[in-house]
Amino acid sequence: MRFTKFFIPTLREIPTEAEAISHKLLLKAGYIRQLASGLYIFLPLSWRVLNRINRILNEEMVAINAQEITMPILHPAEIWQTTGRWYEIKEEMFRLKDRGGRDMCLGMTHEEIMTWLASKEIRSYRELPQIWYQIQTKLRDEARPKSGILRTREFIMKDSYSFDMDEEGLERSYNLHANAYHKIFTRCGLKFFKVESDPGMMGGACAHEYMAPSPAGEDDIVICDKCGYIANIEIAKSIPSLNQKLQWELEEIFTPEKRTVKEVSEFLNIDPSFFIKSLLLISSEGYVLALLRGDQDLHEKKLTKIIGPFRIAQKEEVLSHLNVEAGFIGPVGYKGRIIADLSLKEGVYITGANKMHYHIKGVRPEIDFSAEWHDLHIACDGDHCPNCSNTLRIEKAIEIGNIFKLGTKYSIPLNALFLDNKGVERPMIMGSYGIGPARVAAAAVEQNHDEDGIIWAKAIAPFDIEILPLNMSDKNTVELADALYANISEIYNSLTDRNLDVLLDDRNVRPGVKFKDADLIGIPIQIIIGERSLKNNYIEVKRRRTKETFKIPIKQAEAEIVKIYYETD
RNA sequence: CGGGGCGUAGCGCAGUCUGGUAGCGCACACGGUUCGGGACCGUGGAGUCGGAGGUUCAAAUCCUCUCGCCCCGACCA
Repeated sequence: MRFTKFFIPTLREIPTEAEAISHKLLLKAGYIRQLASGLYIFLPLSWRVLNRINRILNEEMVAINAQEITMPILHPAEIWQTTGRWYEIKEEMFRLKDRGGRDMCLGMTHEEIMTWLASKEIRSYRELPQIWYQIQTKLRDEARPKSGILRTREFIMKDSYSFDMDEEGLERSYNLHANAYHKIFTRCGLKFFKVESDPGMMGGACAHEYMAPSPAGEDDIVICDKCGYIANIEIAKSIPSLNQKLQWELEEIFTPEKRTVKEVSEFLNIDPSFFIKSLLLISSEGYVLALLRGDQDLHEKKLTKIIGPFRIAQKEEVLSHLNVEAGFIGPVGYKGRIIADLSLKEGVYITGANKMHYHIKGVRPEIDFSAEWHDLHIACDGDHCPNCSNTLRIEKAIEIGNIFKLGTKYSIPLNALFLDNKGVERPMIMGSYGIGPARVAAAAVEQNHDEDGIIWAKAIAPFDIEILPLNMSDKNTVELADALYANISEIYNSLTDRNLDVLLDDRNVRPGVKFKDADLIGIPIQIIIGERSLKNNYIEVKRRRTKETFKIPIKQAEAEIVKIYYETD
């Protein structure tokens, strides 16, 4: 491809709205443009990247016997009503009516539609298992689109769905996907973790996410470097570091106007970890007192799983229910349901005395009060691993893929049934598996860039090699550039089953502009043809990532270039 | 949805407080000199100052409403 025939609108200055590195670089290097909040145009360069990613997706899906199909984006409401998601999902679903007044929606995902198809077409266990996938646009009216193409309202997703006759089959399909995903992300040159995740509204028992560590990520993952425990903070377990056991006697202490853990802790000069934080909550079944160690925070999702939806009581509600202000409440003497974090089970603590301006010191859990014990806290840096008790660390990450065991969540309501080998009608056991190619691309940029621009992995770069003829008015330069361009483009790239894609920067611009743009765009190999080196019968080959340059005699140019290309990481 | 910020030429910004003929840099077009890390000189084109209403002799500037975009949080199948 010749640069002058290809639309690459690089910018000298970055629009202010860009914050994330991938957003800035993709804008600056001429890969994307924003149409509106959460809506992006993929320009020729980024479309090439996405196509390369999609090609990898296709190859690895086919390798596990998945079959590509394509589904409508516009869906009738009825199917979503059947599974209930029409009602469960709120503003995040784009809804509309057709001219006949029928309710429709734009697909946020395709469990319903895929299951509908299976229910219509599959009758017998002999037709199972099936894995169907598509690379298809999804639409979600995100509350807050952000970070360029990391979180958008319209995005392409590779989504696959497995249909099996039993749990064993699901296990197989799930593992096939896990293996395929491992290969896909590795081929795309990403650093990533497979983490345990919250199945959430997808239902089902088991789910994992593929997480690419990056400061731009929206998720926090908890990592144990020793035993390999990795989980999304949404579900991560952790053991907080233990306090030394103090020999306090039970006593009331005067703490005038000291309400928060921080205030009391500073007032008494005692570390917050020796406090019990008491939160009065209101669930559908009434008041609940939740207890956490003073240095920890409540994990609302964990608690929701135990007591259902709840909210934190307002100041006035605390006062009327307990006759004491929120800052002085505690479990001792509390009559009602108490749920406490496991880390409080041992030790001696200070907590509210249920009496204005007093706290109580020397409280021993299980002796001075009883509670239901659960994991309620948010794991934090420095906590210990639930498996091996090594120290945990927390890292930000981009969710680039996920795999879910769905079970019968969709097959039962949508009647996706089959007859087994005994003639018994049973629901199909399903799984669903997603990858966001644009997120893969963005994560790749987040993880691979320097101060000059993007550094693409070879497998997903928009081009393999860029030729930079520095002086387009020099006949020798142009002739050599044209010859190399023609010949290298014909060379077969056995790694990815295609010819090498070469970009020839044939613009009549100053060398500095070509160098800057080449580094910005991030093609793995640059071939620099300058008059200076031409006089001495060599050209230069430069690796984008390391900036190493090689002087190559013109006579052996093609062979050497290809060799360097293959030897580049 | 709560909090914060910003909308002035394609991009980056000044001008707004204190109302008085809309500016700068880059980019773009033309001419010339340049040509190994975003050149220089000259000339030129380009703006409903996000939109609507109001105050005023006069509004980018003051007031009211509204739309859009970004960031933090909530949410995220």
